[in-house]
Amino acid sequence: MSKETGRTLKGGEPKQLPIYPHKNKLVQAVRHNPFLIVTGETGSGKTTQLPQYLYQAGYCKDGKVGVTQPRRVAAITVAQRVAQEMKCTLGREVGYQVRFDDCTSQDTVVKYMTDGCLLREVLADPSLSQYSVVILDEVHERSLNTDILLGLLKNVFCNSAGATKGRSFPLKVVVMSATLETDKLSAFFNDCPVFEIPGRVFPVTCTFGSAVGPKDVESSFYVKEVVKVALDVHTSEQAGDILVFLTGQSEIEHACDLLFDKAENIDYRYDVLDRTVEGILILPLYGSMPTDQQRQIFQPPPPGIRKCVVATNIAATSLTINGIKYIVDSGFVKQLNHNSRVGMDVLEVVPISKSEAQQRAGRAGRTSAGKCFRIYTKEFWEKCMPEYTVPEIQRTSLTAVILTLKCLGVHDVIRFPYLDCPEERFILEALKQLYQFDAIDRRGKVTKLGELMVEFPLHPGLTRALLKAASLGCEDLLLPVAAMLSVENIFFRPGHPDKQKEAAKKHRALAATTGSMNDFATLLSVFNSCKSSDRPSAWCKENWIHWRALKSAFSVETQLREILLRLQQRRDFPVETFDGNKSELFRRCLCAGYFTNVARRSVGKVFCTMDGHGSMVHIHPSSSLFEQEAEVNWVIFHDVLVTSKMFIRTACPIRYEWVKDLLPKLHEVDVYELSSVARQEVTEDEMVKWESREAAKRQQEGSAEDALKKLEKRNNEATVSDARARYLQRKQQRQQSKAL
DNA sequence: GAGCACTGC
Repeated sequence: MSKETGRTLKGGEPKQLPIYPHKNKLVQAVRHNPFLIVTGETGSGKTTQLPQYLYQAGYCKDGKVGVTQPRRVAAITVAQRVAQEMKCTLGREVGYQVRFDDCTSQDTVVKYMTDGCLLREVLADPSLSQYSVVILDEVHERSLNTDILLGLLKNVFCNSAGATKGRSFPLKVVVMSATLETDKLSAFFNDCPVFEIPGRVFPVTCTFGSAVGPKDVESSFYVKEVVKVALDVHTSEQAGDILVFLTGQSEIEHACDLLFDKAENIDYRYDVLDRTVEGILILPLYGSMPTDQQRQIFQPPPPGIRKCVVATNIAATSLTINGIKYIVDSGFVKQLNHNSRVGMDVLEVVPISKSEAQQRAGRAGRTSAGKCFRIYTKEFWEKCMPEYTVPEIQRTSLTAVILTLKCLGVHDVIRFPYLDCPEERFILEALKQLYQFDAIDRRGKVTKLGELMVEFPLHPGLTRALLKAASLGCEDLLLPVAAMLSVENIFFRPGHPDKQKEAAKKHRALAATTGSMNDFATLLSVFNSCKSSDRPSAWCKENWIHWRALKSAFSVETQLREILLRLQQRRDFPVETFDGNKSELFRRCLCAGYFTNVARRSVGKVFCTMDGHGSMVHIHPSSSLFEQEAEVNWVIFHDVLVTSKMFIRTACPIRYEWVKDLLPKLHEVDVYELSSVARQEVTEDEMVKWESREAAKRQQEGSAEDALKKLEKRNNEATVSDARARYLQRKQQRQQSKAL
């Protein structure tokens, strides 16, 4: 790379990028429209060039040009690249901001950031008065934060009384996306113009398989199939690396084992078509893999060796591997879906969408023409795969997002301009939870507590527990726990069965040191033990803990502590006192945030949730409660995982008395009231009527415990969750196919 | 007696 000119950059000189001929027209389009949509595939140069064009056109005189990305690495690397092109020091005129890393200064006029960072900025300054242009990039990915920003930015213009005040000059909004659903985006922004830039990608030819049809959803079946196809590609195609898409760690390790076994028997003198290929290098790739192992993926293979990477969806957007010429697509992905019927999140394997399949195929055409082998049939494509992936906002718990909107003064959260509306019951469920946490009142207004809660980048329940602890002066118990629960899983699970046993043994020993069969206490103990250790990374290795995850828990804890310290300066920060032992204090704080996640022993080893859904759940075997559960009748838990059963993980025993007064709150809100609250149409009259109706209901139901018993009885008779039903259906299919 | 995709503040 030539330092004098800064021109010979990876990916081509700026003047040779497809966007360059459109420079003047683009700047004009921004000048004449409050909203503009710019589409173009990867490689058009829109992310790096447009902000520079706007800078040259004088858009940085009154304010900044802000560009959002859904991911941290993207924000950082693009900023580095643009700083280089503009020949300035990163952090001066061109900078970036992501969580834990603010590389901007007074001079920064072109700012790259994650969409979450911009959302936090909106919270502090709703009119975005520092910006002259806001560019939302990668909008087609439809991240939760991007979708919220879309609605907020639309509001800036449509509510003249709203956020436009406080601005001395108009804000420009540019939305950048791959060529998908651009009509919908344009319609959303009052039929604004769409600017199309041709991309610069190579053609990828796709073929369908003959084996995996609509009924072949069993993992071991499609794993075998991708292995077969990958070996076929290896022996019969020209040189070039292979990328295989599967859904998770265990599948990937299984596939790699199979590939390795079969590849050993290939005779490269006769069996391989392209004689320059003399071997295959098989590499797994998934998010929880140690970073140094991940790094191997990016190294070019030795001469004559073909690289075959077997990866999760992480290789679809987050990581780009050079030299990939062939894709083998299983057609499945593991996705976290929120099920509002049972009020919990479900991790399940589902078919990918057609647009996601095209995205996967595109990974073969980055440097030359490529081929994509889909193992599923055309019928599977047509019958099982939706056109587009359901956007995150429609399949995720909205509790935190709704609180954010409320704090931004968006009271009517149902009629907020969503590009795709979440189901009303998702919104109502979020409102109900916020009401239960005392974050909003019966009129839907944010409470003082809610204003404190929105400051924390955490799930509201966890924030509630943390604030309770802070008011009791024992935040040191909850800060580490909140941090540990908001980073990726810290317990390392190795691939080999022997090692798995060893790891499980160590993890059980860690739990035993607390002597309390409380999984939250185990997290606290791991955090503190590691932090006070002389060699923390060695300590992690020894105890089969993910050092990377724990390190990020350390930074999260620091950040949470800073936020808390700032809020405790406020005069109205709540203060309470408590007499009792430490273990009870700890668990009482947890109850304040997790009383929506209470379960009671029902029959034998089965527990029944007390959240109004009454789902039947099991203690996960990784929990310290698993073996001693006979002594325990009431528990609170952090989350539910639906696999072979509905499992609750990270749990601890509690006393009924601690939640007795909170539980009725779970049942006192009805949907009628909630939808009125959502629209803020509740009149005093309606409120009085509602109150008396509720009072009558309470009288009828008798004590809280009676009501719960009734609820439990009803649930024992009926409810089976959607996810459970799907699982049973799948199991049945599997048994049928085995019988045949 | 089971087994957890990927982001982000």
